Amino acid sequence: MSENRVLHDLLCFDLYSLSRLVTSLYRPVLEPHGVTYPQYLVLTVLTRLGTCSIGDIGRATRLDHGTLTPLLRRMADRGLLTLDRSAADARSVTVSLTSEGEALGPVLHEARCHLGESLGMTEQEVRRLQTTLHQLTDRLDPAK
Amino acid sequence: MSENRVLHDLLCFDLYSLSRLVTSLYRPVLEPHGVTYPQYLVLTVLTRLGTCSIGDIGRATRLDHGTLTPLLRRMADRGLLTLDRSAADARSVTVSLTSEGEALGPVLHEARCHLGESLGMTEQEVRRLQTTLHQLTDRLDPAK
DNA sequence: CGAAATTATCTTGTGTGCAAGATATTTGTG
DNA sequence: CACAAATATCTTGCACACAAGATAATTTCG
Repeated sequence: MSENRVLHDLLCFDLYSLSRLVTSLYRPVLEPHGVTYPQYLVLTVLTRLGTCSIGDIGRATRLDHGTLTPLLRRMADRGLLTLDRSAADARSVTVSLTSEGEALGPVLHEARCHLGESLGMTEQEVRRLQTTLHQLTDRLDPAK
Repeated sequence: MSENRVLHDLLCFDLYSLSRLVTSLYRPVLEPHGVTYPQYLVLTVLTRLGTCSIGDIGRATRLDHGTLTPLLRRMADRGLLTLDRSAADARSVTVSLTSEGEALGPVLHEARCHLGESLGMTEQEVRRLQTTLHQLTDRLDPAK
């Protein structure tokens, strides 16, 4: 029986379904290090931006404060990063990678390669898909 | 500052981000009727398949039993569907739309059109994107 | 037929996501 | 300089997602 095709004419479901599938492919690489997929995104942001605020991470990941607050606290408890009130602006919280967090760099790279190999697409095909997704994101995002 | 582009070279993030964005566009249409996006998918499956089992809905939506059990219970409490042990196989639970659930048909249609109009893509462009997403889904899905 | 394997669902526990309201700090204005 | 508006984060509440283990019914096979 192929009731697993019932919804595949809905673009929204294709995105929703593939996104969850891709997340699940990251899990076996990240879980041994006690890191989840959204936490992987946060680590990547911190690696690229360096020390920054919670707000910066929210803009980069498009995640809500209500999502990030407990997520960052768990990562801090695990020793991957530190959370400190900014001296310059006491409203803002400064997020910094610890050496333990920085040590995960190779894991981030491995996770990314692991997926890249599974895709079975050429660089060019990937880029074309990304262009399409970016166009849609820009067009649909009300906050832009 | 455009730290909102920090992660946009990651295909996984493009999918993750756009999927959440699309879900958020369904919300204003569905919420007035007390329905969430995953519940919208379940209603669509039931409309198309008719009465079926929880397992059938899981295969169609690719959602886990641990997700579906409480989700379906909430929908049953709300009067949108009924859950009954199958007479033929007492392990199986039969899910059926109530008349109240069926009455949401136009809402499902409206939600879908609402997104379609926002896309700003031709039918052909949408179909090409879906073809790409289906290929990726089939290639990456270990359970296929 | 009866025990083992399979199937379908349920339960528990952890971690997101997001809306809405609360708190604290800083900035802009007169 | 007081004070309203804006900014940054926190808290609460609800609804997913999924892994892992438990339960119950059905099939399969010797």
